[in-house]
Amino acid sequence: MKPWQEIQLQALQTSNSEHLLFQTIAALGAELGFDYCAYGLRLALPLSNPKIVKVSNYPSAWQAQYQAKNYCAIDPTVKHALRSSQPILWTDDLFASTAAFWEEARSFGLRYGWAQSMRDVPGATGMLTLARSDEPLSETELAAKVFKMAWLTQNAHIALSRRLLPKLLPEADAKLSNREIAVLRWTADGKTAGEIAGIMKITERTVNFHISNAATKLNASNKTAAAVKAAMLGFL
Amino acid sequence: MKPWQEIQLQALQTSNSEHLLFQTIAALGAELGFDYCAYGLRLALPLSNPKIVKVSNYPSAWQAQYQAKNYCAIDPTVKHALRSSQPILWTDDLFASTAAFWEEARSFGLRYGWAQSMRDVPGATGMLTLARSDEPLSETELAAKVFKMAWLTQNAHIALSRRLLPKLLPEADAKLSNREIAVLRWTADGKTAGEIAGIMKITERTVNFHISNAATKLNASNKTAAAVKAAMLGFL
DNA sequence: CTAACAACTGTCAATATTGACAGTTTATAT
DNA sequence: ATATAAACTGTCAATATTGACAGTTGTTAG
Repeated sequence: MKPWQEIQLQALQTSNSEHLLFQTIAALGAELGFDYCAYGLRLALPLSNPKIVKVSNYPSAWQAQYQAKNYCAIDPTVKHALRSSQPILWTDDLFASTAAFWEEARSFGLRYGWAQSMRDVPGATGMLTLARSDEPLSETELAAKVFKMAWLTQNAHIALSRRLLPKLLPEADAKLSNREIAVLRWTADGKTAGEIAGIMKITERTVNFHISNAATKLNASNKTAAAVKAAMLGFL
Repeated sequence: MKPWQEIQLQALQTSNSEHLLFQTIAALGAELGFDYCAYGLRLALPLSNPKIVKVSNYPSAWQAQYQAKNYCAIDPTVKHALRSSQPILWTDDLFASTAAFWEEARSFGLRYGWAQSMRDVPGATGMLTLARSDEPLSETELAAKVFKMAWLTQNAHIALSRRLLPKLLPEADAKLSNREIAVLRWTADGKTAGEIAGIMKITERTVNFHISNAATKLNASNKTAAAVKAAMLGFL
């Protein structure tokens, strides 16, 4: 199985075009016997309206439909992916409460599928789906392929999220100073500016100064939003 | 390779003793040619003093030493694991700035090793380490084993973190009401109580009421801490 | 039917925050 | 040497928060 050893490190690590990257991942998926491959990335921020990007080689009519009807909101695989990193199989059971959606997907040839999610920076969840029209996914086949599928999920996510994240959320590469980080850490744990002043042996004014600078860098409108963003992006 | 197919779903999914679970994982590690296996879980909360648990079959003298000298704080594999889910090999390069630590580890037989981390609930990072004394880890060996190692990392983390998390952070299974969640979401995005009142068409008083109830459930001393905790634990 | 709970509202005082004003000091890199 | 950035401090007024008082209303499960 040459491609698995070769394609691996080459394209995934170096390429910086999402499209090329996705091609590589889809090719590895195809190698595993899946015609279709999809990757979705959901950034938890902003919490009241999380951002989502999708890349797939699904039939474009289905992609459009999925987008138009906002199927993301009801797709049970997405729901599962957001709670658990455990892989999930497309079964009638899974789609029990969303029969119409399931029917429609099948009508586009998306019949047998598998998905797994993964997170890196807290708040970024990626889901890899592998699917095909023809043949059911047997237990035996799965047992033989789980390892490569796990590996592919990991690497697809690591590679794709790295490119997609800064585009979706520019604050993700803000540069916070040490003091800003320290002050935000205490803030996130619920300390008031006055308490932090005591802990860090500086004035309350300085604490507020750092908080305010950090909030500006993070494009946050106050303390709370700054603390949440910093925490979710892994700065603390 | 019978064990890989058999042990898999059985013990990992059902067992609820951490120790038994870890035995299983270590056995799978051994099967892959590694005498030593270690799993560490770090909960980001509280941010100013993150909680860490370790389980391993390392020589107990080394475990004690590692704990006593708080090597967690300087261990380069830990540092790497917290930033990236990419696997990492123990190389001289990696330990360049922590030579004494590296020497000491080697003196306990921990010579050749590999580690990978993974996150699930935002803010929980698990790291699986596989190591041995005897034989260097060649590129060829790695290439052949990456898939199973990726799978093992995932499953070790999913299984172990599920048991360890509620113990470390009881708030992780707090039950927030729908309104509490909605209000916290807006709060986390930086809205003031007054603004949220406008958005949700309730009084400012009610907004503060929900926030305060949520803060109590989350054992948070104010709005900010409540928003951060709720966000990090995936409630929003 | 009724207990329990989520959701909702009111007021008031003490504390905390934010934003806008205007600086000094110290370390680091060119 | 000197620019740059981080770290630090001061004051004041407008807003926001928290905490403690004391309730009503609607839904749901036993």
